[in-house]
Amino acid sequence: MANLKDVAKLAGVSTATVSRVINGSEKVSSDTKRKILKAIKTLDFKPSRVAQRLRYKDGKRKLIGLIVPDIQNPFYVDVVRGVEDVTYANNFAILICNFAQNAEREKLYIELMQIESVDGLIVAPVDENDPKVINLIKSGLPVVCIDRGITSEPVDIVVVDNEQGAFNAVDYLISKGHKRIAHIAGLPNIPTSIQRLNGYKAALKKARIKFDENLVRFGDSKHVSGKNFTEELLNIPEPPTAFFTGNNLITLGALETIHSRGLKIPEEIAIIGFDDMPWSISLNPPLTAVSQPGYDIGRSSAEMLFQRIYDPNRSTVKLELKTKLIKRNSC
Amino acid sequence: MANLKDVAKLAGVSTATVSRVINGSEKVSSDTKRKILKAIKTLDFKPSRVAQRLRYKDGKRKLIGLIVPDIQNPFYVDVVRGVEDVTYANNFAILICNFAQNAEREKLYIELMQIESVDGLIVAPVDENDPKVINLIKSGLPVVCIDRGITSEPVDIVVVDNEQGAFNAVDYLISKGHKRIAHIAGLPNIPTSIQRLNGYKAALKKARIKFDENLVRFGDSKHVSGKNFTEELLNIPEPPTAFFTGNNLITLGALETIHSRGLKIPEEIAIIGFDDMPWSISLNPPLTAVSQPGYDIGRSSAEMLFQRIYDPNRSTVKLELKTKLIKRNSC
DNA sequence: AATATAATTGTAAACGATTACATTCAAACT
DNA sequence: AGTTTGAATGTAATCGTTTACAATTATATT
Repeated sequence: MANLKDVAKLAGVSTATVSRVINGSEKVSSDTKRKILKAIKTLDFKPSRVAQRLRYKDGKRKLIGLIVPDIQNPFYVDVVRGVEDVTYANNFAILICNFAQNAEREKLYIELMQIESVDGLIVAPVDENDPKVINLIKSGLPVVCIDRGITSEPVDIVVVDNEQGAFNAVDYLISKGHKRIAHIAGLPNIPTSIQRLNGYKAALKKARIKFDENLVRFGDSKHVSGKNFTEELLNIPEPPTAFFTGNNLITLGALETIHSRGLKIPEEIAIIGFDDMPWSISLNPPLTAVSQPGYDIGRSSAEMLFQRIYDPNRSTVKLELKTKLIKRNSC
Repeated sequence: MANLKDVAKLAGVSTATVSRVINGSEKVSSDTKRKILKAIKTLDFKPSRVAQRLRYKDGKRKLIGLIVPDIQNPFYVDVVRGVEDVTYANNFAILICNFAQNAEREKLYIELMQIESVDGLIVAPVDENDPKVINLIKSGLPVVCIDRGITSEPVDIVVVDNEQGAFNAVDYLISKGHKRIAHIAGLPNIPTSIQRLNGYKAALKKARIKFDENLVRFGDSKHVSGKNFTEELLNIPEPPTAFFTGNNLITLGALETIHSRGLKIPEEIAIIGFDDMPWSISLNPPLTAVSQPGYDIGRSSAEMLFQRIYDPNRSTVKLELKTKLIKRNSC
């Protein structure tokens, strides 16, 4: 690829002048400008982002990072898409890293972000005192957390109202006459699981249904735990008539067990899942689900990040987005 | 972040010496080595990838690009994961770009790859004479194409045997006694659609079933065309008893129509989809599907790319992976 | 016409690493 | 002791940009 020097030579000027017309900044006579533009076109010159990044300071390197826990989860795909659209509009590139719930990888990826000199980072931390993320924030790098925050440091954060979302789901099940409602939660050490559990409890309390801990299981947010715990719960004496599942993979696992037992939904068993999916409507029956605004989370967090990049001293904000209960036919 | 100079100063040596111990290359006395390592640790120094990338030539910049047509399609997510694992093992970073089937975006992303100085690129071209991709290959950048190749240029390529996959699916339907089998294909101008159609035709031919073009529709690989064409096909005189759908989104659309009509699968209507999905087993009934090895495509293409990076003159290869018919209960 | 001012352009030093080449210095040889 | 050798280290150019500052040229002012 042609570089600045080539262009300068062809146009018969210095590299400084070429740089000036590229950046449209200073005054260049229209005559030389024309010559230079022509040379740029002839050589198909495009300035190297790498060289620019080395030279530029914070906020002008045109690169942000995005670290997600699980790219196979369609929720995070939506997040990625939201971030992508904003980033694209700002003419930045994104370094996307998927640590696949692996803490070691997350650590390496965070280091990667630093050595790649990103202008800022959007991250869903492994937990609320993720030391790597804390260091990053302390180092002054603009950071936006999604899904969960960092307790010890002030940081911009975008979350959803998990408790409200769970409350609405369970409340709806109760309104349909269910009294024994099982809940398969995600990992107990991540805040979203707890918040959803709290919403579940709150809805029961409102309806004066006694909380029964036999109806609750903590899974690992994977398909297999949905499958197995559903099996388990259907086998207890006085089994539940409805399930509230804590994330989309758990929901799929639960459905698998329900179908394999030949139980009719919603007649024999009802189910509402946390997380809507693009194909929820294609399930049989179409699934009633708590929809998290993944795309909006991505978009908002990216917008927030750019605001912080351009104004590093603004005070930190927390944005809480609402979930939406998509009523279909599974309860 | 601390830089080489800081380390050199703290250790009381020149930057060259520090660089030497980082790269483990030349002889450095064990005494100074110790001093330097200590300084590196004290300052938590990590060499800037950006500076290294500027200095290094092809193949040592530790960055590859990956351009996918649609990150919302779980097939490409699998590809991403495969690429990611290989890339991670090689201590490279990936620049992932999702052009969302938008040719303008694809063009800009390809430019981005160049100005970011990637060592190589994995791309699913929009079509077989994608001029941007052709230019890239001509420029000498290591490129691996997935899903579809480039006709005019020799290039490494990883594809699946679409024709065989389609053949097996339709052959299986025929073995179940179906004679009127509909096919909803993807966009007619992309090679994979044609290959799958050919497989469909070949299976009919083998069974001496006359090809009936009334049973074939070309969609746009989206949910809605699956939905509408299924509706349409179920309304023709002598409607099909089975569907072979050309990709996962079309399959979901088809299922939606089938369920909304209350038709029993597989008793009243059978269906096999091209592309398996992680949740296919959770569908009701669990879906019989042609599984493309997305993860393997990603892994193989990344391995192929690294081989080309390390040996740019090797002759180009084409790797054709086989699909697998996952028999479940939808036919 | 001589000078002040402004507009244009160029020079060279950054950014943070790597590395060819030069230098230093001690050990080994004659 | 003087020379050769080789190991350890340093100097400075380089990668491709941007930009403070200097230098040049053109224009305006008296």
